[in-house]
Amino acid sequence: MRMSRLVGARYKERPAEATLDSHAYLLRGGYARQVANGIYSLLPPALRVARKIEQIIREEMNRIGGQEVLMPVVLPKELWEESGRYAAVGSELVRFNDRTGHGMVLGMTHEEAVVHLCRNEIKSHTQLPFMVYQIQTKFRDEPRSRGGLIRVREFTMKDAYSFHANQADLEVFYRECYRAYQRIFARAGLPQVVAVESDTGMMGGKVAHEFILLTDAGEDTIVICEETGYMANLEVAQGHIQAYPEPPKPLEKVHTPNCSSIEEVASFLGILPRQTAKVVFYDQDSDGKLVMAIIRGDREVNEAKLARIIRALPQPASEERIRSVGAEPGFASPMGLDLDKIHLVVDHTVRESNNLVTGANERDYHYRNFNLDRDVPGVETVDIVKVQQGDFSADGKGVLKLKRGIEVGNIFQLGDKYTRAMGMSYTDEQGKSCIPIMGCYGIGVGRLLSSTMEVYHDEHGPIWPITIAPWQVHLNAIKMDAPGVRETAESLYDQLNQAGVEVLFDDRDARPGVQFADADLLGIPFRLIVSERNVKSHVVELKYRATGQSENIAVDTAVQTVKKVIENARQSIESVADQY
RNA sequence: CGGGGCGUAGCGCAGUCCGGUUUAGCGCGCCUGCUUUGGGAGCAGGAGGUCCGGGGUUCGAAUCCCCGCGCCCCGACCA
Repeated sequence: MRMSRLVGARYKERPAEATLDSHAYLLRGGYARQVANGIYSLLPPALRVARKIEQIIREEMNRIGGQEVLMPVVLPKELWEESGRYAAVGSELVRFNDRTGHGMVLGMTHEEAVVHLCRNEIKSHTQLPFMVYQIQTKFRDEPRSRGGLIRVREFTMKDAYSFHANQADLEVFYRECYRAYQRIFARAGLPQVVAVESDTGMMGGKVAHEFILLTDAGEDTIVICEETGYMANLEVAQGHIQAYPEPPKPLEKVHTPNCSSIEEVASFLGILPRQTAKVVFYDQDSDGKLVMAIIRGDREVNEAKLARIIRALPQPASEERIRSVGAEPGFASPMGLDLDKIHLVVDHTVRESNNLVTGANERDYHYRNFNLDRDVPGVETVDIVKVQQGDFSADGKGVLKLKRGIEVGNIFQLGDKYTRAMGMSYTDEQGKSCIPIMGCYGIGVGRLLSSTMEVYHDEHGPIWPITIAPWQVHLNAIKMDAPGVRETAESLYDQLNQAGVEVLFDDRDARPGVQFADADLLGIPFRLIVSERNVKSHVVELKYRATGQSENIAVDTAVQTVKKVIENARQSIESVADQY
């Protein structure tokens, strides 16, 4: 490719809307242009990176037996009604009518489509297991996109779906896919991507992992224990919360005027927040009951954990709703309430504490010395606590740290949610009709591209790993009209192309500074610089984007040298992947 | 959906409070010419604007008022 012909301007100045470095370079380097909120066009450099990422994904999916298919972006609403998600999913699912008034949706994920595809093709246990995948455009009408390609409404995703006769078989394949993912990220130059335990959300199923690239630019919070190797998304992370047991004391009602928050009560009574029990109301559980969540006063409720227990999205309850069960907002506790009317969810930290201060369900009054097992006997406690930096790991052997990360992939064990709802079945060895179980496995291509930029850049631009770089070599001709420069550069360009090296040739008559700055923005790992002084001494300069180091190599053997350097770089990345 | 910020040339911005010397300006970029050529050159000339849109106030609106729209950030949400 000749740079004089390359579509896409590069800017010297950082675009105002970019807060992330990767977003700024995406625009400055001529990689992508925004069309609307969360909707982008890709220019050649970005598309080339995306294609390389896709190819790595393809190779690794094929290696574990995946078969590539292509399903439609536009799907009839009936499919989503079959699974129940037409009603369950909110406005992220784009719904519209075709010209005949028939309801359609834009596919945001393809469980329905893949079951539709496979239920007519798979009839026998002999055909199981199998996995199909596609690399395709998804549209999710996100309430809030951000950070360039990190979080967008339209994006390219690899989504894979596996079908199995039983859970054990799914688990075997799940491990294989897990390994394939580790290989994919390593081959893309990001071996630091880690798998963490994650929430299954509304996907259903029990086991799920997210593949996370740790970076402050990320929007997920990851809990890590270096001592034990534990890693989990904050949404599901468990910890061991330090308890402070003491002998129970008699219950005592105290006047606490205008103390409706934990901070006010604690400071009024001269105690610590952890010596209180905090009550948080949510409207409502899956049966429509008011939810009363109780946690130690110094702690926050983890609403993702709570959502799984109440099987509904926790929404704050109104004061009227709280009063309707006899509780007093700001002074609430389960004491004296009809527990059949509410869904009581008590965290373990409350059972493990003694003599807590809690509400008296009467304005301006609290109880001292609340002890769960004595005062509200028979309550089962659960884990709804949001872990914090510094908590012990669940096994007590280490300390938890919180870090930010970007979710670049995920894998789920789905179970039979979709196959059962959509009537997919096969005949087993005994001639009995059975429902297959599924796994699903996603990777966001554009997000991976952006994330790579986010972790591999300097103050001049991105630094691409050789395996996904838009081109392998950036060829600069300094002062084209000087004796021998054009001839040498053109000759190298031809030789490199003939040798199968992907080369971007800066054939513009631009000043060196301009050429080098543009080259930095394109982030190609190896640079060849042809100039008058180099030509005179029959050398060409080979410069490394990552380190800035350079060496002069002989023009005559430059192509072989470059091929070797590329191959070495590729090998060193692949060898990391081969450890998985 | 809640909170905050912003919208003036391809990009970065000034002008907006306090309406009229602004014919809407500056830097970068772009075009032409000459010079220059190892880290974003110099000189000269030039092109490029629905000042986000629609109403209104006024002799006069980028500027004031009303109603929209869009973008960014934080939060909620994220199948």
